Amino acid sequence: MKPRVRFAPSPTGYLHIGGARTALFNWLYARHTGGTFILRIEDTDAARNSQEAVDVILNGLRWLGLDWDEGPLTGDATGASKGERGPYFQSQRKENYQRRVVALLSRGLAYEHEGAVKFKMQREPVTIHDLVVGDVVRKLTDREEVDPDFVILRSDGQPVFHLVNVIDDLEMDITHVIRGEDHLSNTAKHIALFQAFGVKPPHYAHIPLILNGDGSKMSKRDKGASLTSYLDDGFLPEAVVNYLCLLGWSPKDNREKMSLAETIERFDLPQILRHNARFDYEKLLWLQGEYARELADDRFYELAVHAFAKAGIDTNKFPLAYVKAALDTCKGKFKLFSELPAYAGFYFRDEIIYNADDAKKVFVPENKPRLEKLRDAFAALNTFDAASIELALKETAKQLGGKPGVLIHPCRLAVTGNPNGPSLYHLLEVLGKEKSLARIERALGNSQFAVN
RNA sequence: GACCCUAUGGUCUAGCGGUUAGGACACCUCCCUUUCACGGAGGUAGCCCGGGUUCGAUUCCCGGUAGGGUCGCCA
Repeated sequence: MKPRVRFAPSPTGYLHIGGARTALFNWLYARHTGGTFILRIEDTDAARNSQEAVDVILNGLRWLGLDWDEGPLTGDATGASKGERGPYFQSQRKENYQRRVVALLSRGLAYEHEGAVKFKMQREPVTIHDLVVGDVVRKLTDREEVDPDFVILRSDGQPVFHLVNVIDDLEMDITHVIRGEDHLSNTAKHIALFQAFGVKPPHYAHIPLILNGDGSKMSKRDKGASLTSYLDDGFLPEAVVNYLCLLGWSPKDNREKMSLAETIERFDLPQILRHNARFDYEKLLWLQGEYARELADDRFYELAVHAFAKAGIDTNKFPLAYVKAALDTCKGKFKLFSELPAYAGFYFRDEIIYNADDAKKVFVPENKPRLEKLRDAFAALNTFDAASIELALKETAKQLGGKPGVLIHPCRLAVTGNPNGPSLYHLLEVLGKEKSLARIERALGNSQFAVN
């Protein structure tokens, strides 16, 4: 039988990065084995659920490219789904739980206790054959020594997580439960429940947790805990996926950057690490840069235009050829798309604001005549392309008896407002002679030139 | 508190009963260069501690310590 795995998040309004990795590992295993990846929404806690919260999960998985073979098609619990084992929302499966509880009750494996129903937990240690961790013997804790039984149906009639999780896995024929290690201690309960229902439990693979950079537990409020934040910051999903693969799993041959197809080919449960991993934002950023540099042009333009729009810069007001030429000078020079508006906003804004410190350093009195001479040289140019601009600038520098740098830096700051950015010659070409000269002229009036 | 998992540079990791302990990110130096980024060449830095087993432990066993997890009428 082909593996059937599932990702079973509860809609809390956000998708934890660790949850995203759990989904990824399940998906990779299904794709590697030709199995089935199922998405099930654990929305038993009605008070906290909303369609929006489910949409966050669906959109997050879609952004990462993790398509599911069975599961909901929309965030509507009563809406359409695909797959034969639905419904895929626990809120729609209540009869199943009721029926199972009645069965347990009638067989004396569960009993009523103050209006709730408790499962008669076995008193002996339970051995978990974990595909990642190995055999784990789970003894009873001191609290469980006193009362090992646990509630499966609340007094208000609502079933509890342990119960529904097991019933759904059972009824959906889940063969491998790949989930966070935080569930390892709960697994004894789940195995006991499977046995009570007379079936063999699925295979378990508990994957290590993702911690903050400082080693503390990554919880909801920590920076970078929400998958959405990566989308908002302008990360590429392929970079996030690649990075997540490397947290807690290793291809064992020193490969870092890998295509998804290659990862699917090589991914398997035995290579999953046993220890928790800290989230290394810098390394993610490095991968992001790697992927950003080799983006196909069309996708690059689309993402760039979107990034500008988010920053309130409407690039559609400019000719398409101009926008593309401007973006071409930026490709490969920045990592996050959220950096782009600050990096290249000068192309789409006439108002240039100089950082006070930079202006103080570069707009010094001795640079004024230099910039004036450069302006004149540019003005005399018939063709204003990068090659001609470079030639004119270098010639002017030679006449002044200095290196090109003495002109490059004031010119760059004058025209872009930044001490760094795209290639100066190419940027001037894109900007055009008229705008370039106007900006130099305006910079010449900067008060810093008069100081000292 | 009890129970469970884990432990290789700052971080992610490879590795092994005998290795100059390998790679990547980050960091430092130099080169390239119009800035930044990229690229190239170097560099700093690691087997948690204590006992065993063994001719020999980073590697196997035990203990400790540290980190993480679980013990809900949350999921």
